[in-house]
Parts: sequence; C-alpha cells; structure tokens
Amino acid sequence: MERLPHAWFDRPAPEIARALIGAQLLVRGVGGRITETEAYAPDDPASHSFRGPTPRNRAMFGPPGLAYVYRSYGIHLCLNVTCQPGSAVLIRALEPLSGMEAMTARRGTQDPRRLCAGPGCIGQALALRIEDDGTDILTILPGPEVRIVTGPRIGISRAVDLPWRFGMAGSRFLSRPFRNLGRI
DNA sequence: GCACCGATTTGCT
DNA sequence: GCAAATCGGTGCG
Repeated sequence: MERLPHAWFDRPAPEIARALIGAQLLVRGVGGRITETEAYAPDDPASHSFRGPTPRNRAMFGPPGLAYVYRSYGIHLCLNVTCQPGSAVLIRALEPLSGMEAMTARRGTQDPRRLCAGPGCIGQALALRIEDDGTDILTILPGPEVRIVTGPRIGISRAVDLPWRFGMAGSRFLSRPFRNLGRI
C-alpha cells in the first residue's frame, strides 16, 4: 500500500480532517489508525496561523503533507499534518497498531486505550521531537470508509461553534466521547 | 519588559 | 474538581 502523496493534502483542513479518519499513520514505524482529528484554517481565530507566520507555526505556511509539531503548554508535543497554506489537521487520537512495545514503554501504561488518546499522549507515544517540525516524517496510508461523527473542537475559546472535530463512530480509542448525534 | 493565556496531561484533594 | 508543570505568543505600558 502506497502512502498518500503530499499533493493529496493540498486541500482545506476540514476536508482533510474528515478524510483522515480511518487512515493509518506511522512515524518511524510506530503508530496506528487515526480515530480523531481537528481542523484549523487560515481565517480561523482558534488557529495558530490566524495572525500570520511566527517561528512556531511556520510549518503551517509551508508545503502540504508535512508535520507541524508544536510545544503545548510548554510541556507536550502535538502533531499536525499541514494542508493548504495556513491550514493543518491536529491528530488527537489513534487506535494503536504498530510498535506497541515502544509505545507502552514510552507512555508507561499497558492500556491500549490510553496510549494515544489525546494530542499530548500521541507526542509521547510516537516520541516526537521539536526537530520533527516541518519535516517529512509522516507515513499515512489510506484506510477503509468509516462512519464519522463531528463536534466542537476541544480546549479552545474562539470559534467554539465550528464542528471541526472529527471522530470514528463507535471507536473506543478517543480522547473524549462525542456527545452529539452528528453522524455523516 | 512583564503579565497572562493557551489546540494538555497528570496526580492529588 | 483543581493545581502544577513550563514556554511561545500576544497585548499593554
């Protein structure tokens, strides 16, 4: 199976965020099935890119299909896939499949449901480094068509009504449950 | 220059 | 339920 080419990601973030649910994501051979994403767009007040390029967010204005890795709350490293300029998709949760041993060791738990349930947890499970920012570390393989649920993004205070959080319906590998009945 | 706020997680009360 | 950990960005003086 071929990985999705960079040009595939040259689309608006909400479209990519939805399409990535069910795909498989690997970083240096470790990862799993994408179960939860969020979209961030150029004209989106909740996006790091909203006020233009900075040293932190410069990857969001670069080529599509690369990693945008940023430090969250000074502690965690969170993973995005870049899309159209100023756009990115935050990877919020995975169903862990590959490199289970490495992930359990890094996360300090055997519970598969806690390995990659949250953006900071993914950063730790995949051993992301700040030097990965803006680089081509992502292998993303197409997955099956799956039922999608949507809802408001988590942890933001602006544009709170946009339904730009996407999840795999019925998955047990989510950072938090989806309240809504917003199936697609 | 300085204070405050996050695209978070964990552990303790 | 709440505070702590810790740093880049933003806004104000």
